[in-house]
Amino acid sequence: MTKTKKSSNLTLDKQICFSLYSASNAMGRAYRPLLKELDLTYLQYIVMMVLWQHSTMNVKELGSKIHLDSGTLTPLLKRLETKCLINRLRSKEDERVMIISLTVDGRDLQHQAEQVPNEMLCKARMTMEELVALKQGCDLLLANLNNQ
Amino acid sequence: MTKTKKSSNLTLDKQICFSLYSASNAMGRAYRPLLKELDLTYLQYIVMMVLWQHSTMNVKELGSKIHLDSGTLTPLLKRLETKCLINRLRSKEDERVMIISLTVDGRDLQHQAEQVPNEMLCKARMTMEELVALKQGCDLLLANLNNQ
DNA sequence: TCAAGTTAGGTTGTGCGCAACTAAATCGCA
DNA sequence: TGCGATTTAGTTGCGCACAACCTAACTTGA
Repeated sequence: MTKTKKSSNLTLDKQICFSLYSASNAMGRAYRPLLKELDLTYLQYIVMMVLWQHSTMNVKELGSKIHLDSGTLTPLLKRLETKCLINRLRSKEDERVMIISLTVDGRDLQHQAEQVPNEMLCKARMTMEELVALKQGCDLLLANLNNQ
Repeated sequence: MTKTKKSSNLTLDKQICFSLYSASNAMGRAYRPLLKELDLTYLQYIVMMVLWQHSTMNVKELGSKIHLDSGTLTPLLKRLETKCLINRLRSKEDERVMIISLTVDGRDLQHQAEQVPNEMLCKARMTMEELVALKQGCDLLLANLNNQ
């Protein structure tokens, strides 16, 4: 057995998290020109997607679904309200709860967004197997980091 | 063959990019308490890591290495300078170039950071195979998105 | 040699993410 | 029933990311 010098762990090319971080940034940049057509940011697009599925949600439910808190969501939801894509309304049963629902404009925007996922798939230039493996890796890491 | 209704692509659970985005955010949250000990943000830690490897770099080289531009880096480098971790100095040969180098304090900080990668590995609770696969997927996506 | 073009870094403004905090409504139990 | 604890959203402040823009320094070629 040959003696080998142990090299530092503090090198950029070994950092899994830096790859994740850079890929996430690149993903955001790739979405930007597509979402500019809809006048949405990436996070706004995600929130709209949740509402296209569920129509009505309160801030807490929305936040737990997308792993963000009111500090991020409240200003974002106000911007979506300003664009007339959503309504914000206090619950009658519990005045603490803010109920978010789609406007007609917000619902209509879904049709314009229909092709966005396919356009992103083209940009990614990866096979379905590679993409599924990447998604599973991310979901596992997310679950592990959130449970401690 | 049975006729099946094609469901929308616009559902959150199908979004590979959303998994990537959420995992990247969770990663940042997991680093925060570890890096608080060093009084660094995650991006500041990344920049310091590059400098621990290379000692001296200009803004353009640094930016191409970590895929960020001067709009992000200039304010960040000024904050690192304020903390006395780096020096910023104009090149004599080309006055446009800003040369970044480590101070003694900046160099010393490396010892304090030595355990951070291992602590993150513990938090991730994933096998080396899973982590390597995740890194390769991210690197492939990043390369594909950057080359178009 | 000097004007046009290119390059490096900086500035400004917007929108996240998040911690730390606040206010108000509701809950639970003594 | 009343009051302390909890829950829900909102606010404030900081540090990214990024687009769009700016300035000064350097390069190039007619």
